[in-house]
Amino acid sequence: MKNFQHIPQCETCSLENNSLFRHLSQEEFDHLNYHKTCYFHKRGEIIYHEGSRISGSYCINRGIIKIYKTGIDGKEQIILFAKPGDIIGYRSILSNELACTSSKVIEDTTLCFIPADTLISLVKSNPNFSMELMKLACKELGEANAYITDIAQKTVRERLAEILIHLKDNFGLDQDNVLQISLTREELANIVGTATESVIRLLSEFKTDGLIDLNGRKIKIQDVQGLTKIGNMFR
Amino acid sequence: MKNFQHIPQCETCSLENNSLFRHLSQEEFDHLNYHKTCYFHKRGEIIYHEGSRISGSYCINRGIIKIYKTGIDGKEQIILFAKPGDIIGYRSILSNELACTSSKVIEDTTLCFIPADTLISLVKSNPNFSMELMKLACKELGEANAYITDIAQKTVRERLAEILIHLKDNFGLDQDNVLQISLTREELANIVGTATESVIRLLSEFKTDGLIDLNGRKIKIQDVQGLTKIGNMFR
DNA sequence: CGTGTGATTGACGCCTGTCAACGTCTGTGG
DNA sequence: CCACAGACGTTGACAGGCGTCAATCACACG
Repeated sequence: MKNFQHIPQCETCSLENNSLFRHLSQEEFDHLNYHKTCYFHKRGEIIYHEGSRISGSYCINRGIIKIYKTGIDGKEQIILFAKPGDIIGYRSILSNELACTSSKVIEDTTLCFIPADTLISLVKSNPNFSMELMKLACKELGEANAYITDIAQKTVRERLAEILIHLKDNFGLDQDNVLQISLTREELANIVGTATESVIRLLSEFKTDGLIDLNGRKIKIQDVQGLTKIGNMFR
Repeated sequence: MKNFQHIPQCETCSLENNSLFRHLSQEEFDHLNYHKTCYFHKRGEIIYHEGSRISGSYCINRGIIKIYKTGIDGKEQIILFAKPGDIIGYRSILSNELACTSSKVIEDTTLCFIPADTLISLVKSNPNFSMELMKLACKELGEANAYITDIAQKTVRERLAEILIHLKDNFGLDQDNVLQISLTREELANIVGTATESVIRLLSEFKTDGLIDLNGRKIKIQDVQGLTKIGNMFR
């Protein structure tokens, strides 16, 4: 699983990917580089399981990972996606709890494992880093609260439109306005919190209405305004 | 609004209510006592509004406060309840954002306003406190993620049963097994994320099934097992 | 006693989940 | 190179959970 062809250096990676670590001192970078371990994972591989005790957190260098919880009947609920520069698993480390989510690779990924001790010593010794990490947790908390409200009050149709816009904002479009993240219909359903069939029907409605175009998993965003409106995303 | 009859001392309050501040040094307590301001609020009063910039956070000494977001058509979504010992508004202070929720008094409340500077200086100077605060944010984040999954996957019936159990766990029962928190039907609906009428119908179903008993806003929990089962709360 | 807020009940219908069948594509093994 | 299995996508039928609207009741308060 290790990949020795390309071991990213934290200094450059944190700058390129604008990660939390970008303000560390050279000494701290050295420490981090020394203690981290790099891995390569292909789509479908699991990084950690809900309910397991994890011994460190992970910093994504390349690729996309989905973070999800398993609900009734094993149905996944996708909580968020992690992309280069993001740190995952820090929640369980800081609060010293078992992992409350699982994480699985969506797009082939290079990531670095950071042992719990290393992360915690950074938190304790570097107030700025500690503050940044706290901000991150607070930001995620704010987003989670917003999503609770959405999912509790909006229809599936509204949520799907909203998710499409969010995906566009987070992962961007290619030159043909196609979403730069490729998800199965089931994964889309597991973000929105609905059945796969509902996603399929609504997507083809959106297509009929000229809001998007579909070609397999490629979703072309044609009318951002329209989707934003359907998603009730003003205010 | 100020109440000079009873100004709680942080030392004793934090111990009694088991708050985050319980591990401060005497010097820090002095600082906190000096800079805080105490207020008394009656049911229905608003502490802060979503979208406003708040200049500090609040520590609850007595009473109950609901934290909620306003969604479509002004419908409330209750995110959590704060009770004595809890700190609210810290998220906006730490991440330096506008308040992403509003908070309103459910039961007459005494609380202390802690200026942003005071809180932040504690965070920067006391790694233990900082760590505790981070744990708190992480804990709330874990709970929010769990609730996203619930609300996306469970039926209204299941969620209502679950909420009743949660309310029992958080606020306890009196000698007659009646919930120690008094909420309107609408507030219950705004936790569960449903219509008031649905809550009413389901509550009376639960009553018919002998799971609870109703007397106005008093909800008597008669069958914890049964509710837990309906709420799918094992695993 | 009028007014307002909250609680309750009934009618109605649509959104959405479930089930089932079938089509499509990809990779694998014979 | 073909057959097959398995994963994924699509479509239709159907029912029921739950939201919405409206009317009425209960109760507190000025």
